[in-house]
Amino acid sequence: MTKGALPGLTLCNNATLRRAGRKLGRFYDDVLAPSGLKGTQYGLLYQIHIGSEPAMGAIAEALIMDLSALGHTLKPLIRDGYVETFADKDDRRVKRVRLTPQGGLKLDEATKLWTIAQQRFEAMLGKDQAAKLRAALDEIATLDFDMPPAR
Amino acid sequence: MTKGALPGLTLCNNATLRRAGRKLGRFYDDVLAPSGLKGTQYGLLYQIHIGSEPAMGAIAEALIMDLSALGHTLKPLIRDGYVETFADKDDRRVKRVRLTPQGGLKLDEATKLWTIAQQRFEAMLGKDQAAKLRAALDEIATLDFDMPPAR
DNA sequence: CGGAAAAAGTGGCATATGCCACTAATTGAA
DNA sequence: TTCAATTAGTGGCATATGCCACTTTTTCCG
Repeated sequence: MTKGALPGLTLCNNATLRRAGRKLGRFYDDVLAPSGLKGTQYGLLYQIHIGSEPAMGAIAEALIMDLSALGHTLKPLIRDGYVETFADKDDRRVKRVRLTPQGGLKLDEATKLWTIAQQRFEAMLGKDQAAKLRAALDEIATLDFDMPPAR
Repeated sequence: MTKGALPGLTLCNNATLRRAGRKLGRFYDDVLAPSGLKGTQYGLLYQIHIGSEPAMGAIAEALIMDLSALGHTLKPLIRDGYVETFADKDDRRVKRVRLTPQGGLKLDEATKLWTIAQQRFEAMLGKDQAAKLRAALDEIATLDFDMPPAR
C-alpha cells in the first residue's frame, strides 16, 4: 500500500511543489553528499561563480530569496572557506561575494556529482519532461503576484 | 533590468524547483497571513483533517517528509491548540494526530484564504498549466530514486 | 519463553528561509 | 551644505527540514 496514488493535497499547487521539492532535494543532497555540500549550497556556489563578484542583493534577486536568508545561508560557506566577501569600492553599503580558490575546487568537485544527479533524474523523468518542468517553474519565478494590495 | 530572463542555474532541476518554491511559498504565505498560518501549516492541518486520526508516520509518508521534521513542524500547531496527539490503542509506539475543534475552525478560516491564493495563482499561470505542473510534480514525488546503491 | 531485530517516535544539532527592527552609507532635495 | 528618504546588510527570532543517536514497544525466532 506504500506504493500507488498520493493521498490528499494533490490540489494545492504550493503543497505539491513543496512535497516534490523535499523529495528532489533529498535526492540531490544524497548524490552531492560525498562533496560535503547540500544541494542548496551547491546552487549558491554556482550562482556566485557565474556572477562577477556579485553583490549580496544581486544574488538574492537572482535566487529569489530574502536578503537576510542569503546572509544566513552564506555563513557556513564562509566559515568553511569556500566563499569570501569584500566591500564594494564605490559604495561601501554593498558587500560583494566571490569564491575562494578552495571554493572553486569544491565547486568543480561537486559539479561532477551534480552531473550524476542531474542525469539520473532526467533519465527517470525524461529529458523533455524535465525541460518542460523547469520552463514552467521559471515561469512561476517570473510571475508578478502584486495586483490586489494595490500600492 | 530587474525584469527579464532569470540568470544562472536555469539548468539545475533542483535549484529551479527550490527557487519557484520560495516564490510560490511566499505568495501563499502572504495570502494566508490573516489566518496566522503559514502555507506549510495549512497543508499539514489539511492533511491531518482528511486522514482518520492518522499516525505520525502515515502523515510523514503522505507528505514525503522526515518523521522527525514532521514532529518539529507539529509543535507550534500543538502549542497553539490546533492539533492534539494521542497514543494508538493497539500499539503504544504509534502516536495518532487529530485536529482540535479550534483547529477545525482555523482550517475552515484558512481555507477561504487558500482558495483565494489558489484562484489567483491559477488565473495567472492558467488552470491547465497549473494542473499539468501538479501532475509533473506528483510524478517526481512518486519516483523511485534507489537503483545505484543497489541493496 | 527470552533475547535479537524491527518499527515508531523523540531530542539535539545544523542548514534553509522569512520577517522585522536596526545600523551604516548614499542620494536628494530645500 | 544639511537633513530627511532610500538602499544594502545584519542580528534576532521563528518555522521548515534532515540526519543521527537513543528509548520504548512490538514482532520474530530459536
